[in-house]
Amino acid sequence: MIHILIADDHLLLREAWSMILRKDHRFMIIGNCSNSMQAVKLSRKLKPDILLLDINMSPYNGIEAAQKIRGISPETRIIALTMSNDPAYAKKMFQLGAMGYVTKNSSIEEMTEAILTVSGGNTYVCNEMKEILSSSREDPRKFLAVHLLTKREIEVINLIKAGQSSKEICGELEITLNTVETHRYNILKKLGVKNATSLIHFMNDSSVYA
Amino acid sequence: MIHILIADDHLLLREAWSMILRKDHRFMIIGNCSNSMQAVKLSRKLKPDILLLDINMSPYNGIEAAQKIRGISPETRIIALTMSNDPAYAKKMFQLGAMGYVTKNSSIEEMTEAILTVSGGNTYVCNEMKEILSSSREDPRKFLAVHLLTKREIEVINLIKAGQSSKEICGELEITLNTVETHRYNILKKLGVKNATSLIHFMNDSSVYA
DNA sequence: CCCTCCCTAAGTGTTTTCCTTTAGATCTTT
DNA sequence: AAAGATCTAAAGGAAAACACTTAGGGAGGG
Repeated sequence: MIHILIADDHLLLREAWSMILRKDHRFMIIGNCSNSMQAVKLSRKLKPDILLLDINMSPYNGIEAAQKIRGISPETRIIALTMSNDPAYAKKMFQLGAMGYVTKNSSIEEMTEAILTVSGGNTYVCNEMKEILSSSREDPRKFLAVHLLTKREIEVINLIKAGQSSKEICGELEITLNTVETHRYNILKKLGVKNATSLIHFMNDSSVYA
Repeated sequence: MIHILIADDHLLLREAWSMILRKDHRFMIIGNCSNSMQAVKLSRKLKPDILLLDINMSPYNGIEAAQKIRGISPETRIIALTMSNDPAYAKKMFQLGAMGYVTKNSSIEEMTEAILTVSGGNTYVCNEMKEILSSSREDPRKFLAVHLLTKREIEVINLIKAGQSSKEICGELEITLNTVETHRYNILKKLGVKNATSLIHFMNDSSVYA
């Protein structure tokens, strides 16, 4: 059972999503609120699995709220819910620790998939945003990966791809074995994959780092 | 009895192969056609085991036809039949799901072997192409090593590719963990790669088992 | 019938990866 | 200057992968 908290300043949307998601027995709506201050407070108190967070809220906006909640309740996975289809906005949200991005005119199916994907530890971008990204000649995977991964991490990935072990990689990059393993751990966490094998499979689909 | 469909725009070649292959009691020619549209149509209708597909056909070429047929009749194994000895072409065909590649001046023995190999679930590259591959910058290992793998090993590879651990694989295939590890060990040995990561990378370059 | 290949399996030891937390140094951006 | 991100590093335990060897049973071909 996935515990969900909804934060949106539009009563109508709040009620709508609440009603829709309640019908799915996998989900449990444990609360909803209309402003970001409440969102932070309720996240601290209820520790939801998923927070559907509207970015365009008052008094301080969803971006700041997301930051705070990341600190207060790290186990809560945030899905950004927004009117905006600006890629830069999405980028910011991912940088601040959101795991999903769903525009407001997404379908129920998409929202369901988003919640399941994100609560499974993976990232999700709705189709509308994907289209925007692809029409701006950007691969959504690349987009995600690029903004989640650091330069060093990409270097490490490329060496893993070449079949090198951590020991070999640390020689190559002239850092310690411990550091390489830290990088590996962070990479798997960020991309929500379970091991190096699935990482390579994932990266191969978007041949961005060749 | 292996059911074969021939698609080639040259009447002479079509008749020649048809006559030759008919003499082998293991084969049954269930149809032949002269263009790619018919090839698609007949594949859907007849569901041949083997489709000998000429790449240089009209109206759309064999590459497109191969793609369509992969979707329409997945159980049909495609052997690309071509004048071209361009490695890139062969690579493309394998990527699109062809299981065999035979140039037009191959011997009867080669064609027979190709059909038997491919219908056994393995990939086949004719000698002429093999030579071209080894003299070009392409890695012949990929094409040659392919023949070393058994059906079971390929199954295991596909599960590894999906990111599954040996424990998960043994559940899936209903064999013991020890057996899975034996398969893994044999796969790495045969292909001369050092770990699962490089295996996946290796396999992805020549996506023969998709 | 014999031989070979494949699939199955076990056993044991070593290496590698994965998990997770914590933390100092540096670089960048505001 | 403050804040945040990145790179670096360590520790220690659990899980998985890798490196072999050996071996029985079944299927298929010579």
